[in-house]
Amino acid sequence: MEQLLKEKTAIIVNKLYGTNFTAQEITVNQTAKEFTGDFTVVIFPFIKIAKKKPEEIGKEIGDALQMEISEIDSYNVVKGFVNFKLKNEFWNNFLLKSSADDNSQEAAHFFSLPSTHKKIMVEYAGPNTNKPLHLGHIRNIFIGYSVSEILKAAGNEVVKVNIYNDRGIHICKSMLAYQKFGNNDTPKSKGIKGDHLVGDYYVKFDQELKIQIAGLMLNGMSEEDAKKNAPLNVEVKEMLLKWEAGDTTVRALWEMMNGWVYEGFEETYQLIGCDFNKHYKESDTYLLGKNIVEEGLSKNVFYKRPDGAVSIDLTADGLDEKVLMRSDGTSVYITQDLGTADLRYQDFEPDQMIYTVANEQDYHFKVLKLVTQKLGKKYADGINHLSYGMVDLPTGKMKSREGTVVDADDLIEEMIRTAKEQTLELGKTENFSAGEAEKLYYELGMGALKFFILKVDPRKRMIFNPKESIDFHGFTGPFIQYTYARIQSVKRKAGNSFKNTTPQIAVNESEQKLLLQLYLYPTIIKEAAANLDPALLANYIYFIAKNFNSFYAENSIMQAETENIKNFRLLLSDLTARVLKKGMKLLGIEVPERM
RNA sequence: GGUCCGGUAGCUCAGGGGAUAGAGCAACAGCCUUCUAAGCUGUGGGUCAUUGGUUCGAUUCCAAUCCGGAUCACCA
Repeated sequence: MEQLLKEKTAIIVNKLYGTNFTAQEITVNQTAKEFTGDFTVVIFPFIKIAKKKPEEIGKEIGDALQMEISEIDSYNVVKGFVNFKLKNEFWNNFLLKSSADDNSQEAAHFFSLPSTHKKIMVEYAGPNTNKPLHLGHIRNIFIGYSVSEILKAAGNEVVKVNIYNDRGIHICKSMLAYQKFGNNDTPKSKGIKGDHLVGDYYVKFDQELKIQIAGLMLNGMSEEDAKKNAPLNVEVKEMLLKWEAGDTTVRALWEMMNGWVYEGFEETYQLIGCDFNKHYKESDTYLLGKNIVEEGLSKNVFYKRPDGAVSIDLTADGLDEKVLMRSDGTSVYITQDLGTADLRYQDFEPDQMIYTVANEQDYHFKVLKLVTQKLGKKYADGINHLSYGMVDLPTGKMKSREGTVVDADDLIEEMIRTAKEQTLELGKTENFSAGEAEKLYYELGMGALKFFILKVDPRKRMIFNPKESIDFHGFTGPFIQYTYARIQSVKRKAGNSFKNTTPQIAVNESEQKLLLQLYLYPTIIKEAAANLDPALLANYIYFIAKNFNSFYAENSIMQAETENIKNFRLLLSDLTARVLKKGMKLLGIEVPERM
């Protein structure tokens, strides 16, 4: 309807005033709440050309549009705004159509958009295999998963992939510390998750190293020399060389410890409720980039420095020179990503590759895209960095060495525990079975956490206060879950047998507001997909729930004045519930039938 | 220093050329013999960092300045 208003307005204005507006240049808003109407056409831009008063122009356009669009009931002009009210018939029809079965064509069209025939790959998570997941990964995973689901709902085929940073000096650190201090402990023998066990040794390495460095400095060595000569640093470099040479003992240790980590990660993924079509590992792909280095050299896009390192000059593009292969012939980070991108394109041939990676790597992805473009790669233009802001604590940035990292498993456990406490306090689960209750606490805890993080624009950095950030009231996941459960309760009381046909009835203000909001669902999905922004959807869902609760407080559904109105309200409530459920699902949040 | 991102209520965040700038939390005042009060209604709270510019109209766009962050490795 907004599009229709734009198109018709452009035609009318052009005919009336001899202008040349396109539909895109016409502004159509939702009517502000203090005025009567559903949609508003802004006519300020025409004043100058038409050389008439806004009121006159408004009347001319209003009359003409009313002739053109049969759904328009009435309009009013306030200053430079023409507010259009649509006919009850239009809203009734909308409600009926979208209330059809999920399988029906109309409902399917409403809840998921037509296919774009595009395949989009989304990379997210991307953890290192030397420590457990933390709050930063949580934001990454929530965003990556939700963006994937939104893209699907917007008609795209989506491939979710993960990348494991599973090799390198940092991985060797936890391995070496384990070898030295591990006493053959296993996750089983210690009774902790594998990723946590490995993470403990990563910390242990750093602690022991500090002691060694301090000792050497006490003996008069400079800090720089002490770092270089500390036995642990020397040994860890040796270990990396052994790993690269395929040393069987080192590889076996690596396999074992990474295996523990993967098991631990899987457990966390399940808890979070995310999934992947494929996991890539850097140990499999870090050598692939070398072919690309060759290719770049032969195309004269790269050049060899006197010392043998391969480099590309990006100064003309406002960046710097970038080394792509070390003088000793080994790859750097960017080289691996070049190789991985190539491999992924061979695997899936996606039209777009979206990388969910924090904004501290903006520069890296600029380089990646530029280099692939200069190489003339087919997939180059489809490379898209979904650059999200870092999560800060009230005390500032999270730092693993200072122990200020919020662990993902701990945080989730804490969330569920809090959800349980609050629910018990309200006595909401008195007639729940134990299993049902546990499921509810989980859904509420995760819902609160996910919603808290996803309601913020991904691009912005956000502050997370573990003690205060999580609430179950107001603009939160549980508020929406509660609204959904309320509706389900009413539907149960109505016997779930309300009729899917309803006579034309006049809608009151709160019903009207809700209908208009619901009507916008497909538009919001489209926008969220285009902007890769779950926050748009989260905000939208919140307003739906808020509007419903106002409606619910002002009107009785079961005791409505007539059967027709009761039926209408049940349909309206049901559609609200379905929008809430589908929308929340796209954020990765489940909604309970009772709470 | 170069480049990029941000600065909106006490706090956490929406709004990104249009009407009197919005939510939640916190504070205060009301609403449960009636469909779930994790709810609803209301009150107070703002120099939209600053200064210029573009425009019929700027919190929104542009420039400069100030403040905060990121980045500019033969680290990942």
